[in-house]
Amino acid sequence: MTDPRVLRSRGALLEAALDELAAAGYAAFSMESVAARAGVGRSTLYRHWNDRLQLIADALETLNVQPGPPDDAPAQEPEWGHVEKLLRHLARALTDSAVSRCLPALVHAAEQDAGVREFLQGYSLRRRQALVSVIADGIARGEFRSGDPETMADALSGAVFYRRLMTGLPVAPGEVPGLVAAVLGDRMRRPDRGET
Amino acid sequence: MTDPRVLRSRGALLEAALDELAAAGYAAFSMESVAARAGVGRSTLYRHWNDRLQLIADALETLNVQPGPPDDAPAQEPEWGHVEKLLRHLARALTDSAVSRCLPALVHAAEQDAGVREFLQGYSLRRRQALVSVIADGIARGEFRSGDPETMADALSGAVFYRRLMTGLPVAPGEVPGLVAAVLGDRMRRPDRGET
Amino acid sequence: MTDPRVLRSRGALLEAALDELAAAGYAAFSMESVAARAGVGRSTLYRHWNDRLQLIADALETLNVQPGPPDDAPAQEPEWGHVEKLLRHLARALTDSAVSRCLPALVHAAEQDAGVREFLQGYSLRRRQALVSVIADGIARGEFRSGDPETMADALSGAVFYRRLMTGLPVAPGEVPGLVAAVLGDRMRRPDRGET
Amino acid sequence: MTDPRVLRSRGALLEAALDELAAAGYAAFSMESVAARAGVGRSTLYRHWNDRLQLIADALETLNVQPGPPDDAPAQEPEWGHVEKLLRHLARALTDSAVSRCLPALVHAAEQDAGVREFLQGYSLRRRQALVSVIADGIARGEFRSGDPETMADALSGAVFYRRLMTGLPVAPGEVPGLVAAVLGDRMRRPDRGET
DNA sequence: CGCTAACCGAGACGGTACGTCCCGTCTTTAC
DNA sequence: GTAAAGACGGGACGTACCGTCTCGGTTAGCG
Repeated sequence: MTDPRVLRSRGALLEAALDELAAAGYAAFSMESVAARAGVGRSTLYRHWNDRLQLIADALETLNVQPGPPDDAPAQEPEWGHVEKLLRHLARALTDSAVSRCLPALVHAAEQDAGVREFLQGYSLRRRQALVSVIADGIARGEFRSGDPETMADALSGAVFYRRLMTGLPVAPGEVPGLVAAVLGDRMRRPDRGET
Repeated sequence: MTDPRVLRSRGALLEAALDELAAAGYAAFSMESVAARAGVGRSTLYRHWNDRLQLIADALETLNVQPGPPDDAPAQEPEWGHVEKLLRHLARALTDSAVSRCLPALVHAAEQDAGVREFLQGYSLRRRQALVSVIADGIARGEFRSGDPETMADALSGAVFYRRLMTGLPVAPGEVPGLVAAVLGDRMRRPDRGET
Repeated sequence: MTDPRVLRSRGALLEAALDELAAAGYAAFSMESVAARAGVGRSTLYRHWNDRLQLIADALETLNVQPGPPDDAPAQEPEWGHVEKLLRHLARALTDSAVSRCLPALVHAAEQDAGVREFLQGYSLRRRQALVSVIADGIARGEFRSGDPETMADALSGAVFYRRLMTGLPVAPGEVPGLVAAVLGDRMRRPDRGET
Repeated sequence: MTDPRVLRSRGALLEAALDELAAAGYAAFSMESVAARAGVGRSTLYRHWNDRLQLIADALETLNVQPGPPDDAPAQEPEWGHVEKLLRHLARALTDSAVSRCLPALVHAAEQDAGVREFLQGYSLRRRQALVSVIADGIARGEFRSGDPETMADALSGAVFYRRLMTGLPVAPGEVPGLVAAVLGDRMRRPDRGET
């Protein structure tokens, strides 16, 4: 496993697999094409993964980078800013990244394959829990109006996913404050411009 | 087109196509298998649709039944009840129906094919507009707290889609009031159990 | 089976299979290459024969042309002439024909595959029986010296096969009379140059 | 070459190669399988022989044991007995031995590869020359009827090879006297029971 | 009420990708 | 320092569908 040739091949293939997933989708995903993208023999591909699903599942682990460290704890109303940060991260992830390009393929694959499903739900769950706990904190501090933090988190995340998957118009980072205000806010709000 | 043999074939094939889509997914969707399901020759299938995408797009039109007539105009706070009704309809549609079974395949196909994309976004848009206008009415009447009706609609619909697509736990009809309250409500609520 | 496309494909493929057998041998026999020789899609090949062995077995039936009609009954010592004719036919078949080119492949394939073995032994047996009966007749008529016709037939055929398979020097038609004389003859001989 | 490990490997591999040739035939002969049979790494195999043909050719040299020493000079008609001995040896070799098991593969390989061809023809030639010279002696002594010793030798050897390769019924040692009588004999014969 | 036109199934055709196996070459590691 | 382990690119295997096509047979509905 430490053989440098293996590392080279695996890396190139995983990257190529994500490219292929983004470009061709899950249905038209072709092992042949992945190998070609990676500049690697087809047999090398099959030496490392027995079939399409194993390769895809493995490639997806690659995407598993979590939103980011808590924050640099700003001044006032820190939970509000934190929620915005998490959602902006999500909005951006669903606009530009490899995740976004692969998401529709993933959603579909999850329906067919338990491994992919596990990955997708786990991915989603981790984000959601982070969001839920920040919201709960905010409620406790009186920053947000009271309510069930889980439902609120679903509404916030849901809006972002919905716009990406079901409409042609993903949520832009600039729309995040409005969204947060709609779900969590109650009185006059003035979210700062935290972060990029 | 009025030849009864044609009608019979078309009908059986469209139905079979939806079955196949639900059972095998978009990736493993097989024309061969659709023809077999429909008890029809493969060439008959290709006589009506030139390829997989045309067939799928056509089959999906079949599902295009809109949420339902306005309502039977109940007593108090009619918009509140109407919003709940729309969301319950959506929640149920995303739990049981053919739509639900095909949705992941659709989301994926939409990414690849303009026709499917158009269908999916149109489908989504019609629902959303109905919801938006009801919300706007409710805000105007003072039933809901004030805010941007579109953002609110995204949060509500989004939560339902999100739970279906990204978690293993779709929204149950009983959860709808809590969701509506979280996004639209502000003060004391007591929505009745309107409708099934 | 009466579809002209099928006939065209089958014919071209069987011919190509024999060519391939002669050129590449049994070990290196490639379905891919047969299809290419026949100018036919690989899938068409596999539609008609499930695998290499079935194709080869079928192609060999093609070779199953028996030595020829009895003879045009010449003057004196007719059996002597007939034996020479049969052996000359064999000698020629093992020098030039498709059979000759395929024979080594066949001998080998027969060892591995029952179908091929049956074909080869049947092929051999028919020739041998014809030869045996002519020899028996000749013995009865006093044309040949007495002995066991089967042993004599083995010696005659054997010499021809042996020279083809184990030495680089097949039996030339001109050598046939000498061979026949060695095994069957006893007294003064002078067979004419009957036939080609 | 004097390294004992090398000798051990070579030996095991040559033996394994013959086993594989007998078991799988020439067509299905697999280097992978030879290495496995010998309990040796694939790369070790390729260190000693560059490819399949070199290995097979080398392995066949192993079989190159000549028929046997002249004889223990019996009483009368010594050439007759000697011919029978040579043919019995051949008959047995083509019934039981490693040679017999490999012969069809060899015949085929010889057609494809000059090295194998050389080996096979050489092998055959040495036997044949021994036989020819004994026959010539016998003719000179008046033991056999007169004729061309080479043709006679072809008929005798040929019968044995023919029965092995083209029919399912190899020549049994007991059939040898009859065969010899048919080709060489002229008058009343009574071969002794020389040798096993 | 019989004819013609369409629609039908069956399935051949050339392709492409699958996942498997083995080739002969090569690099790396461990004894 | 040699041998085992096994990665590498390549290519054929036999399978499954693809989308196109050619076939007869049947079934409609019009004349």
